[in-house]
Amino acid sequence: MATGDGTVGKALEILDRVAAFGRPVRFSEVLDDSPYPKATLYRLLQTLVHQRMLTFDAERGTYAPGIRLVRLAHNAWTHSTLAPLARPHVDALAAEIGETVHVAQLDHAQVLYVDKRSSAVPVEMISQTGKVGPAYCTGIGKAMLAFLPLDLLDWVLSQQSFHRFTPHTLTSEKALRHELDEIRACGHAFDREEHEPGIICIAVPVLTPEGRLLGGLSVTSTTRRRGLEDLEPLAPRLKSTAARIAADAESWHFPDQTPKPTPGRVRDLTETTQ
Amino acid sequence: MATGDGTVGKALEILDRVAAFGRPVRFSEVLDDSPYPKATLYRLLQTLVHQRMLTFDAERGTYAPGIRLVRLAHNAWTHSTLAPLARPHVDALAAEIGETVHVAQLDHAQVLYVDKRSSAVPVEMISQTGKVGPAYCTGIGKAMLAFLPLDLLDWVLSQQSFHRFTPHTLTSEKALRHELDEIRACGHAFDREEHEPGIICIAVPVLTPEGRLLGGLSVTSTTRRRGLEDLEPLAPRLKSTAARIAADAESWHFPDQTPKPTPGRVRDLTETTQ
DNA sequence: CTTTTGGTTCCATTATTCGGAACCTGGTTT
DNA sequence: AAACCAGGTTCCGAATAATGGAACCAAAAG
Repeated sequence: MATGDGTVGKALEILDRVAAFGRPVRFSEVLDDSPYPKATLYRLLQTLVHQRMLTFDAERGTYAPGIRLVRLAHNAWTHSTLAPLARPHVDALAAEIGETVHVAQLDHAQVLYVDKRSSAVPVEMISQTGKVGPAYCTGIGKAMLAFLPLDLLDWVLSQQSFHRFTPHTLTSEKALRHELDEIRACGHAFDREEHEPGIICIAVPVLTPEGRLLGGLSVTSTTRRRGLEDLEPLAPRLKSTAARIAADAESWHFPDQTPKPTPGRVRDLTETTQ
Repeated sequence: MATGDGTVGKALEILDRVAAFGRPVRFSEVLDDSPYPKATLYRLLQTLVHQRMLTFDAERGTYAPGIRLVRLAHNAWTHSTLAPLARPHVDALAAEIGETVHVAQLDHAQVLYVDKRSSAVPVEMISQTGKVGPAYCTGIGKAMLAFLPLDLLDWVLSQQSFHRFTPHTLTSEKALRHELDEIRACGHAFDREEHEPGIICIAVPVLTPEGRLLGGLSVTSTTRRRGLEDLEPLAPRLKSTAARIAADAESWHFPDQTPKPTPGRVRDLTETTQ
């Protein structure tokens, strides 16, 4: 039940919970959602606000994630993310194939998108970067899961909600494991409208030469524009891009980002962060 | 000397310090830079790593800001920032005048850029977003300072380093206050190559109808392309954009982001975050 | 082989956090 | 108008977690 890590852990857990709402929340809402008694929660929130990790709207009495996070994230993104390294390669790829390319990493058993490049459409989608999504039903998620060390895979799979988003969603660990075997064999994964109807993608993992998982790369399209058979031929191009990224990462020595088991459940289902 | 807020405050202070390095750092480097004894710092870092607020590269023994921040920042950016609201207006402005437009807010006495649109280049996300810069020597910083409530201004000014970046940098509080008076009078501010040689800009504050400061807006150019006299005519257009943003913010009721005095010095000078 | 440097662990002391309960609002009901 | 709530906020002794000096360890340097 406890997050561990004493006070800091608790405070950050609250921060996560507030963020998970995806909108400003009242004290009592957080209270209902948290294991702490009134007084304790109150103090924790006060601290977070005072630290500018949360902002408090006095007139409405609501809490929202704070501006200090934006500043910190800038550093995190540039130094602990595949994105800046991958960008030149991803740009080239996006330009060449004219579809949207995503770069993601695993974070706490979920897919965390760290960059997005669409060549054609002049992008309006608000900062996709930082969004999280489920691992078990996205192409990029499955591509990464397939190449996770087995002990970690066990943990990560235990954290999946297997919520049925579409008729094609794989909703059992067994089915997923079976597909992961196939992905491992051929080296790329598909999203067959498993997360959103009409949205398909092909994805590959980014692996070091020794096989350590760094992240993933995906090309997304719609069933209106293309079919899976149009995406499959892109596999080699994706793989070469991934290899190039991995090579760069190797030389720049990229820190180990493999998720580590933590007590405490992962957020859950619908929470594709708004 | 103390940051206040007990353990959480200390942990976050460490997080800031690590981030401020702008590169992966060794334990001992953080130790030199921090007021805590070895054992304490060690535990603090452990906690942060365990919480994924930092990542630890075991092979190099270095710490860097963690991936969890990227995820949290996404929420912060969408809900506690002017950026998403401002974007349509800023897009229009950028397209119209063909120069780079920045959106910023004040955070802890510094300028925090929350969005950037350059008409030419497609888009940047967190790469630019989240950067911080000095308030006393940027156009957008001065535009915001000028419209800060006086008691806050006192505090914010006391936090400025007044480092001389260029020959044009205002390096005294008195000189700055004088210029702020002028800015307050005419409603817009210039950056006369005060932060970077060759870079000029015109900026305006984003104010609610009642005069509460929400953020700032700036158009940047280079002395090669334009002179200040070319920028001045843009002032009305900038002001109308700012007004429109403020109107939207009002109806969506934007939380109060005015910086609040905190014990503890602001980072310092050169740290325009890499 | 000895010393130094950089990092990790121990553990009794000390300072913080905890949380039940009391206490404020301001708004509703009887 | 008195009684009653439903959020919030504050108190304070008890419970717990953080503290940091010192010892320890490993690897590099002398």
